[in-house]
Amino acid sequence: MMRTHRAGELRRDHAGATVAVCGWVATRRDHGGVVFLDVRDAAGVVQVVVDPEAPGAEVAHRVRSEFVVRVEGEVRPRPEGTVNEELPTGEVEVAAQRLEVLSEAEAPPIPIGGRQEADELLRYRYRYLDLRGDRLQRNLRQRAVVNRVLRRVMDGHGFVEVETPMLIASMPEGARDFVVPSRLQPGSFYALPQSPQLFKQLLMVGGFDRYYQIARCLRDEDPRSDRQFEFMQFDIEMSFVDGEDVMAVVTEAAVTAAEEATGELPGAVERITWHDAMERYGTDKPDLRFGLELVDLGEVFAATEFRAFQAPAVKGIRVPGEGGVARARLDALIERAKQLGAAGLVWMRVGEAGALDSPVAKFLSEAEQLGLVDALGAGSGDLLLLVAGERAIANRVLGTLRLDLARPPVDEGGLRFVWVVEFPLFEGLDDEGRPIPAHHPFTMPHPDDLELLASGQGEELLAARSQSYDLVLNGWELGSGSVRIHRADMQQQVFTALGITPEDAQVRFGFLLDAFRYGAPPHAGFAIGVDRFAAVLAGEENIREVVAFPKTQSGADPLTGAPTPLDPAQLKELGLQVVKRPEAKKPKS
RNA sequence: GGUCCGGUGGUGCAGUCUGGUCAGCACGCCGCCCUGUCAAGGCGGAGGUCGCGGGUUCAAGUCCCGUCCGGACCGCCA
Repeated sequence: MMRTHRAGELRRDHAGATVAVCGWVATRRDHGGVVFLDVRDAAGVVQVVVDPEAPGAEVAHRVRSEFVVRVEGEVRPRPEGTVNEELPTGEVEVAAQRLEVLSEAEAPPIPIGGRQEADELLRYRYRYLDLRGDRLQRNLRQRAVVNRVLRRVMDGHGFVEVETPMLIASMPEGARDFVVPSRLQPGSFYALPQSPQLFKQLLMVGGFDRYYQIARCLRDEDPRSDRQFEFMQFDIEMSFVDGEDVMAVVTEAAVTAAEEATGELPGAVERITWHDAMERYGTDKPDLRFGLELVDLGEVFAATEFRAFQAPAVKGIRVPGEGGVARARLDALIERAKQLGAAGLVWMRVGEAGALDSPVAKFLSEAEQLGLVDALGAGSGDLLLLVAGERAIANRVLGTLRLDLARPPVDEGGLRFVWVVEFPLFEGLDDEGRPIPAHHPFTMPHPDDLELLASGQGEELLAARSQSYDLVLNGWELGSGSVRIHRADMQQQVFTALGITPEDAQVRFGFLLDAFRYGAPPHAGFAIGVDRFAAVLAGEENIREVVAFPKTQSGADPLTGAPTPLDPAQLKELGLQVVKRPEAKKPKS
């Protein structure tokens, strides 16, 4: 037998057992006589002792870091005073009776599992070494727990896992497609799916009333710390339900996965309307782990003589205990606010008895000063930050400052889920005054806004809400979903509002509209970005830390060298001709 | 497409502003010593086109221009 146990799972209970373990040499401590080897495998690390007279002694002196070894020996409790509290296996050690080198290793180009952080380029180029370290071992295993729990919960609710194609037609709208040339039909291309969105709706028409899939999605947009070209979506769709049903099952799946993956019970899952999220947190993905809520000061300054506050909105936040902050810091905050689009930023330091220390205090009446302190709940030693201007700008600026000033690190402050509901149907107007859909154009309008949608024009339409919902965790947008339109008349109404003619619609979404003509059930769905979810649960700020083989910000894979030029013969077969080719990159060796 | 930060032995960094013993530290690696360490310890050693190209200068890791790569962000991500 190659091995009887995993190295990292040996405990006091194993004492006395003769075992065989295999793994990598994490460290070697050679005392000249006795040699200690820390042997690492998938379960962790255990100390192997090779006594001078033991059969493997010669081998032990020769072994080097990252050699793959097999050790046979007796598990024994460590002698008095040599227990290692830091290690789960620290109460025992394996006394080697046989030591074999299964594979030699060159000195690794990056440190493995150490405290020294290597350059990210090198970590990706030698990902197979980086993967041996604690961090990625833990993160990827935890991610697997998330996948497993999501599947288990969905299976328990009678959902059917259905796979959808990777080679599909390019859809207009949305992100840039990755495309794949067709060999059989030169000049034509497949697109890789940005999401299974339209297929899952077809599955509803096809009578699968509860679908889910953990699906790979691809979007050709610049990668970021929370975004790769390819990513996984936990995707669901349900028939004969409303949004509440969807939110309920997604909540159960997400909370259960979070709890089992981290061993930590998430806080209560809250709910907030998009409008309230913007007003209270200045963002549609509020981080509820901390306060500093935005306060509307419009009433306080309704009749103010201070010109800067004669604005559509005056809002403020109270930063507790920061009243002593340095002037330079305040100047930096003002600069930041201006970069974010504010006309300016008013700061106030609250002194004893509520006295306000601020460049603008002298322009404010006593009633305004009192009202301000009262509205913000300010006390001695606090710092107050106020922004006046357009409501959306004031909210955005203060929402950003709120994060700058008080957002906890990603791995602190617990897990705070929040549903953000009733997103606007449209996110703005394009150059020709047509509304731009905030979600995809099949999102069901809010029932109370149907009239508005039918009669509204231009700007008025921006107030129309949709039956959509986002799930947010600690300020990260995990995913979004909506109730879909399933009736032709309403779909036509939305298309009209969007300026899409029936002919356009037929060209762009014809197959879905066709399907809907044959009896479409009311349906609704959701999708969670698994990478982001796993990153937050792992306490990582970068999703590359939960992706086994990630790409860099320029879309390269330093391990395989992708992307690469194509062989001329391949191009010919595909009927492709490269018109302008950038300088050929150096091969990665 | 843009802004910002970074690129110095295998790795992580200092040195760049103020050009001239500035090629230095730690880890790793190699050798020797060492029987209870756990980031073992001691002694010794090898190892660097300072990302690349051009320019300024008597002299460039250091200043200027360009370029490549990595990262953060903006644009983009229905």
